[in-house]
Amino acid sequence: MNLADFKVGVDNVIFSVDSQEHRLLVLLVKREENPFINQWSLPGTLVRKGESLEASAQRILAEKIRVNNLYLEQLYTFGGPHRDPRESPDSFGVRYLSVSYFALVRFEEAQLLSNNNHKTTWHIVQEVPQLGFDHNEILAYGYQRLRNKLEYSPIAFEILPELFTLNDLYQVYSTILGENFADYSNFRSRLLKLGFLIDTEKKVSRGAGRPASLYRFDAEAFAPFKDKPFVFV
Amino acid sequence: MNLADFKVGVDNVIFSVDSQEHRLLVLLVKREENPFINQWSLPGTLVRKGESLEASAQRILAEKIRVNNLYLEQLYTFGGPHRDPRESPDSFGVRYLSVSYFALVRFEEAQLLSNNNHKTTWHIVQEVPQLGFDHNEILAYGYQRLRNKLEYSPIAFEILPELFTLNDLYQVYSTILGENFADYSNFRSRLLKLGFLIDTEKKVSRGAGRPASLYRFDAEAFAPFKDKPFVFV
DNA sequence: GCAAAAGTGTTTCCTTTACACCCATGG
DNA sequence: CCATGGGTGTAAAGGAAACACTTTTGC
Repeated sequence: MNLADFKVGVDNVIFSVDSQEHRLLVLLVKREENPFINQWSLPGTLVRKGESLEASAQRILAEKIRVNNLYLEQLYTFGGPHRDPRESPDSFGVRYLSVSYFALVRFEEAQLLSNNNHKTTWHIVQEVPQLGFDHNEILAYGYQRLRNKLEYSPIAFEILPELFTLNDLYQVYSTILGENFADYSNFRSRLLKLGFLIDTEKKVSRGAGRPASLYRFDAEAFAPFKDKPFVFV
Repeated sequence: MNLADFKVGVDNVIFSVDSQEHRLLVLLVKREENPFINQWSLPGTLVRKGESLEASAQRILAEKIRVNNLYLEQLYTFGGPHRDPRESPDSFGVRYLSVSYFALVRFEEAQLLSNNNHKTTWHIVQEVPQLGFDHNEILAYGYQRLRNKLEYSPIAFEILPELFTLNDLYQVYSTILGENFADYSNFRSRLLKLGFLIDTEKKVSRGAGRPASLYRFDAEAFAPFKDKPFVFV
């Protein structure tokens, strides 16, 4: 039989938004073994016996950070021969295939675990260095997916607290999509008109200025918009 | 080491549009071996040594049909344990993982090969039977992707001839997306305004009625719209 | 009172949608 | 000449973009 034998790896592109600093972050680990020792790379692992792909992605995520809420979805599968230097040169030995996952986690609650010597840290997406393997490519793909998802899926609410102000929401959007999209005032009216944000009437004051209303995302009211194109811009 | 060992399969969701009959078709094969013998399934194969995933997808496609033009892209990777009955019950033997690809081919030129006893035939997408493995799920996913792609990518031109009428184009769109989208007149003006369809001034007459202009897709003029959201609706 | 942040409203412009209508050809 | 399909134009409605203005708080 001339079928290829594979080990399957899972690589996670884990994003988070630091609203205070207005920065989009991605989690990287410094490799402690070959190949690419001492280079930054996406947190990844090889799939174990009896473990599903997604369970594997969850496991590596749980090893690096402790989170209460996250959004996780499969990205892409990279699997040509020669993509991993551990393969034998003629690729007639074991092949390494990578299924990448894309995650979005709450920054405030994401505690970095086992962070001895800063081997696992957040990096500003626009300033990531050269990564091991083909991870720069995977990251670029994930970044693109993140921006698309944000526009037509309610993933922002996955990383916002239960109650949030409209400015909190705006910060998430403008941090990820960049400054060149709708201004705050138009963003407000569009979202409120859609009707899936519930004003709880509770007010919160943050320093000077008028106190803001706290809103809640109503998943049921959002249902009609599922799969519909471009809810926000 | 408790890492899982994988064989990697590739399953193709191959779509085609029969404009005459106004039907969207998907290519299915009748399985001639176990598991799921005599059931319909997506054409698939296992990846060979030294073969990339995409090359594997191309190979199975070339075995079933001969085409001159096609669009091919990766869909999704299904890889939980227990998805393939060939796996040992406790999944501690070899695992089977499926990377699915999605293709769109020209109907007129797609000659079905090795079609002894109609083991490989086109099926109307809305009427596919129960398939082997998790292939109904993969097909549903591919169908969704096809509709999305059509709205913001120029994949329709991949399966149209070099020169086509605006009605030919409209037929592709309405066949795939269903009847409930823009009428022909508005479809015309929107696309022409975008400026990447070149009127060759050549006319073609098909029975009664005014002869139609033949148009050409200008890839360079389309470039600015790449990745931009919703060019058509 | 004044700066700062939240929230509302208005004006302009552009796109979408639903049609009506004209044009060129075969039979 | 009329049915058939190709092609153009337009009026009404709706949404996006820019920005001015009001409200409510801290200091």
